[in-house]
Amino acid sequence: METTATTADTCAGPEPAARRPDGRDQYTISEVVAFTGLTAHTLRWYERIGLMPHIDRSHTGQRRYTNRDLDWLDLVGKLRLTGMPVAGMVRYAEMVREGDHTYTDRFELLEATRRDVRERIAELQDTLAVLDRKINFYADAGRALASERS
Amino acid sequence: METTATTADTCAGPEPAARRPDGRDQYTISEVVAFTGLTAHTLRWYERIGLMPHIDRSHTGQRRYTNRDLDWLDLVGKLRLTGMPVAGMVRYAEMVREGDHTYTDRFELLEATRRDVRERIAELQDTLAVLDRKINFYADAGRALASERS
DNA sequence: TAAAACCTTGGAGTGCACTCCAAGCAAGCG
DNA sequence: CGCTTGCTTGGAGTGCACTCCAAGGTTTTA
Repeated sequence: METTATTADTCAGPEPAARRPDGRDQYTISEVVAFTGLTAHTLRWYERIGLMPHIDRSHTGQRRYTNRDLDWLDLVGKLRLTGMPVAGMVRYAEMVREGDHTYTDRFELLEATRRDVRERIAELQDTLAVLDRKINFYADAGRALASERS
Repeated sequence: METTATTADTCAGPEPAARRPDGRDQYTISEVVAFTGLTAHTLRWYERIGLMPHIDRSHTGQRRYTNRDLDWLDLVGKLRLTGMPVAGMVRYAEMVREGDHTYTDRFELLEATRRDVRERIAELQDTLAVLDRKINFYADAGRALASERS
């Protein structure tokens, strides 16, 4: 059976399965699934679309991820929840592969992303204010109904 | 030609097209497009899926939106950018239509949404920190390259 | 050594939120 | 009155980000 994302990680299992030290950092795809919460499908898909660096293989062709790959996936995860489209992350990954001459471009992409994130936080705080007002309204209405009944 | 969303609203046009006072608040679909930034397609689609209250019609069957409808669309817009799925908003809309006995359910839905928003803000602030660190790294690298060249 | 669990591939399928289309009425202007 | 622009409908199409499948090879556990 293909390993699917165990999202409902009820109450901290036995161990968070710690990373191994650099040098002996060879993780199977299902270990990476456990680390990242992504599915194996998604990890393979990320590779197909060029979002991952080259991933090592065992002598029989199975993927062996490193700590560096895990770090990259952490960054991808963060960028993903900023709403950055996958295509943008692929562009960044390509620039990383292309080498040092892309430094300024990468810098600019990251700064643009930072601006977006700041903006999104502001929007959400705005929404939070609206929500608070509405929730207070409902709380008042609830109290009014309660006192009416008493 | 069907009116499409004028997203690139270059530098504040002539007037933000103010709302009319209650009583003479009858907006055509294209006016609502101008107010909300949604497309006419999307407004009609919202109606089909039950996300809107009943919308008045002119004697020939064209939609006539009110200030109240505009307020509702504002709320929908806010909820939309919290990442709330449309289905959740439809559920909320249904509860509003069902009347007063859904007050507590609505209250709970709003509170759950508020929790989500708070969480999302926290995640984004986390991401912002990562971004700041990376941006500083690139800035330092840039400076190093510059001084190397000098 | 045999069963069970895990990993491989390309390509097809899914769910969401729109997005567009064609054909035909409706409205405002000279 | 005719012309242009706007609004109507149901249903089909799009783009994104996965998500799953079948068939078969690999690794681990008993």
